[in-house]
Amino acid sequence: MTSPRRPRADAVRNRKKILEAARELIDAHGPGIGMDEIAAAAGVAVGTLYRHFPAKTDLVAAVVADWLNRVADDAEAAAARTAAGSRALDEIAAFLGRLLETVAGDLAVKAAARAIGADTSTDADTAIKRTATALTALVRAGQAEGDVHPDVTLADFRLLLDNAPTDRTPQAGARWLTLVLPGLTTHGRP
Amino acid sequence: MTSPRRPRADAVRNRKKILEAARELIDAHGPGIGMDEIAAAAGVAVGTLYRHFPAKTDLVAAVVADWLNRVADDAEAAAARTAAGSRALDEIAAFLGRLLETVAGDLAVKAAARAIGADTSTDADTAIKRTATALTALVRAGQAEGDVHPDVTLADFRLLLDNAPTDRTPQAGARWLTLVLPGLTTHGRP
Amino acid sequence: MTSPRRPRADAVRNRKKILEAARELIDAHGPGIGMDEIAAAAGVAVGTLYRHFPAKTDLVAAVVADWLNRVADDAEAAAARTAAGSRALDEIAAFLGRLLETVAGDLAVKAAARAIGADTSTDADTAIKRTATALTALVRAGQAEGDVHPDVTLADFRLLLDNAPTDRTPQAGARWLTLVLPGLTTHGRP
Amino acid sequence: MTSPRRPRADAVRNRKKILEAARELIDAHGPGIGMDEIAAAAGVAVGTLYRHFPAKTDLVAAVVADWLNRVADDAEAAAARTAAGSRALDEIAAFLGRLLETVAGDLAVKAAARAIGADTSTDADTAIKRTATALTALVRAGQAEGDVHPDVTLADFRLLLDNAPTDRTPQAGARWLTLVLPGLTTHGRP
DNA sequence: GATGAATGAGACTTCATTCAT
DNA sequence: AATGAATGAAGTCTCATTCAT
Repeated sequence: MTSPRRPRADAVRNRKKILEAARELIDAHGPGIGMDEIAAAAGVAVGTLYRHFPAKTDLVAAVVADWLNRVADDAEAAAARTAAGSRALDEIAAFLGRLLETVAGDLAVKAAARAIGADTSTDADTAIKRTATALTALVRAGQAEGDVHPDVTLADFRLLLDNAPTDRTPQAGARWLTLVLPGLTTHGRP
Repeated sequence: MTSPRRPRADAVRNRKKILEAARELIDAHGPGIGMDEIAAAAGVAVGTLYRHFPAKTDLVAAVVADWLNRVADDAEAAAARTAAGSRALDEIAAFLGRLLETVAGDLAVKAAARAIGADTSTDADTAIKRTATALTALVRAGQAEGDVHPDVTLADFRLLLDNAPTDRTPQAGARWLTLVLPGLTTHGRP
Repeated sequence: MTSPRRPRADAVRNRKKILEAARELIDAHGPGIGMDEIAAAAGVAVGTLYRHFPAKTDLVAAVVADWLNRVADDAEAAAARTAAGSRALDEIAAFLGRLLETVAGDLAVKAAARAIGADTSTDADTAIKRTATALTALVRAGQAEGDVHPDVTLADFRLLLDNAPTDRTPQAGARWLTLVLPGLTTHGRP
Repeated sequence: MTSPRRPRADAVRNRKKILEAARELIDAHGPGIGMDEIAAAAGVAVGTLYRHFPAKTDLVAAVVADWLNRVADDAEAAAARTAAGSRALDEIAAFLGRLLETVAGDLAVKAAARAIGADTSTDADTAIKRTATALTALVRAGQAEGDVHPDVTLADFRLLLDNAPTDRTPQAGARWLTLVLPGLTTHGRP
C-alpha cells in the first residue's frame, strides 16, 4: 500500500519553480508559450513538468488556483480587520487596490485559462468560495455603515474584477479604481 | 509604379466576406482559429485570403480597424447631436451603452489583436483619432454643462473601454455601465 | 460550391507514393515506424502526408484496404475461372499460394492495423465482402465437386489466413500450404 | 568476483510478481504497454523493475522464456507418456490443444517479442531445445506407429505454432486444430 | 486573380531509462 | 535493495505560409 508519504523535498521545490516560471512566462508571452520553454525557465526537463502537470491545462489551472488562493487570503484578512473595527469601504478599496498593484499581471493568466479551456480545479473552487464569503462580509459591513450602495452584490465585484486592467501601469490601476469606486458607494466623486 | 487601378468588383466582395468571417470566428473561438477555417467560412481558398492579407496579424488588424471605424462613426454622430443641443452626459452614456450592446463581441477581437501582436494599421490610427476628437468634444461639453467630472480625460475612456465586459450578457453590460458611470460624473448614485 | 473537380495530378501521385512507402516501411519495421520517416521515404513533407491521411490509423487503414482490394480482385478472378470450368480445389490452393507468395509481407500490415487500432474503412469492408462472395462460390463449387470437405466454411479461411506465415520464406509458405490444405479437403495427404 | 549469494527472498518474490504482471499486461495491451504500468501492476516501483530486468527487451525475453519452459515441461510429459505406451498422435494432438487452450495469450507475448526485437535468452534456448527433443521423440513415435506423415519434421511444428490463433475464442482454437491436424497425419478428414 | 496542395517548424505529449534519496 | 522523481529523445499532429496549377 503506497500511502502518500511526505513528498520528496526536491519534488516540492521543482513544483514551486515550475509554477513560478509558468506564471511569469504566461503573463509575459500569453498562453501560447511552449511547455519546453516553461520547463527550461524552471530549470527542469519537460518530462518533469509533465510529471507534475499531466497537461498544459493542468499547469495553467494550477497557476490560476495559486493566485486565487492568495486573493482569498487577502480578502479574508481584510474581512478580519473590518470585523475588528476597520471601516469596511476603506478595506474594500484597499483590497481592490492591492489586487491591481501587486498581482496585476496574474489576471492575464486567468484570461489565458479561459482561452485555453483549463478546468478550474477543486482547489480553485475552494479559493473562490473563501473569497466570496469574505467579500460578502465586507460588503454587508459597508452597507451597514452606510457607505456601500445597498444594491451592490458579489456579482458586481466579479464583473469588475474580471474586467480590471491588468497589463497597465500601477498609475492606470489606481485611476481605474478611482473611476470605479463611486459606483459601489453612496457617495459621488468630490 | 503600379498606381492602384480601381480594384475588381469580386475582389472587393471577397475582402468584405473575409473580414466578416474573421470577425465572427475570432469572436467565437478566439485568435487560435485557423486561417483555413476563416477562408472556408468566407467561401474562398486560403490563397485568396493571403492575397488580401499577407499575414494573420494583418487580417486581425484589419478586423480591428473595421470595428474602430464603426465606433468612430458612432462617436462622431453623438458629438454632432450634442453640438445640436443634446445633453452631453446622456450621449456619453448612450454611446457607452451601444458599444456594449451592439458590438460587444468585437472587443474580444481587439483582445485577440493584443494576444497575437497585431500592429495597428494606419487605418486604425485614423479611426482612433476620429473617435478621440469626438469623445473629447463630448467630454468638454459635459464638463461645461457641469455633469462630467472636471478631471475626466480621454485616457479614462480608453482605460474603461479596454476593460469592458465583452463576453457577458447584455444585462451584465448594463450593470457594468451603472457601476462605471458615477466615476465619470459629478453625481453619486441615487 | 466546390463540387469535387478531378483531383490534381500531383496530389494523386503523392497519395500513391505515400501508400507505397507506408506499405514498405510498415512491412519492414512494423507499425512503430514514424510518420516522418514514411513521409521522407515518399518524398513529401509530413504536412502532405497528414493532408492525405489525417491520422496514422487512417494511413494504416488505407494500406490495408489497398491490399484487401487486390486480394478481392484475385479471389474474384479465381471464382470466374471456376465458373468457366476450372477445378475449384485447384483454384483455392492456387489462390492461397499466391496470397502467400506475392503479397506475403502485407499481412504484417494487417497485423499492424490491429495493433494500432485502425478502423477498417468502408472501402475495406467492400473488399472483404467481395472476397467473401468469391470464396463462398469457390467453396461451394469445390464441395459440389466432392473435393472440399462439406463442413468447411468461410470462417475457416478467415481463421487460416489471419494466421498465415507472413514473415517467412516462400518455401515456408508453400510448406504451410501443404500442411493446411488437407484439412480443407476430403482427401488425406499422399 | 561477486559469486551469486543466494538471492533475497523478497527479490525472488518480486521477480515472480513482475513476470506475471508483464505477461498479463503484454497479453492484454500488446508490447506498447509502459514499464511504469507493468511496475504498478506488479506492486513495485520502476526502479525495482529495472534492477531485475535492465531493459524492456530483457523483460519480454524473460516472459517468453518463462512460457517456453512451461511448454517444454508439457512436451516432455507428453513424450514420457508416449514412451510409456500412449499413442503418439493422440499425445501430439492433445499437446497442441493444450497449447491453444491454456496458454493462448502467451503466444501474443511471443509475437510482441519479435515486434520489440527481444533477444532470446540462454534460458529460452534451453527450453526450446528441450521442447525440440521431446517433440522429435513424439513425431518419430507417431511415424513408427504409421499415424504421422513421414515427411513431417520439427520445423513444421514451428511453422504452425508460430502462426496459431492466439486472440481467438477456444472454439476457434479447436477448429484451427481440426483443420491443421490432417496435414500432419497420413489420414484425411472423415 | 483564385485555388488548394505542399511545406516544415514547432506544439504537446509519451515513455524507456537513469539516478538521487 | 527499493523508491519514484527526473531526464530527454522521439513521436504524432497543427497550422501559418508558399507556390505550382
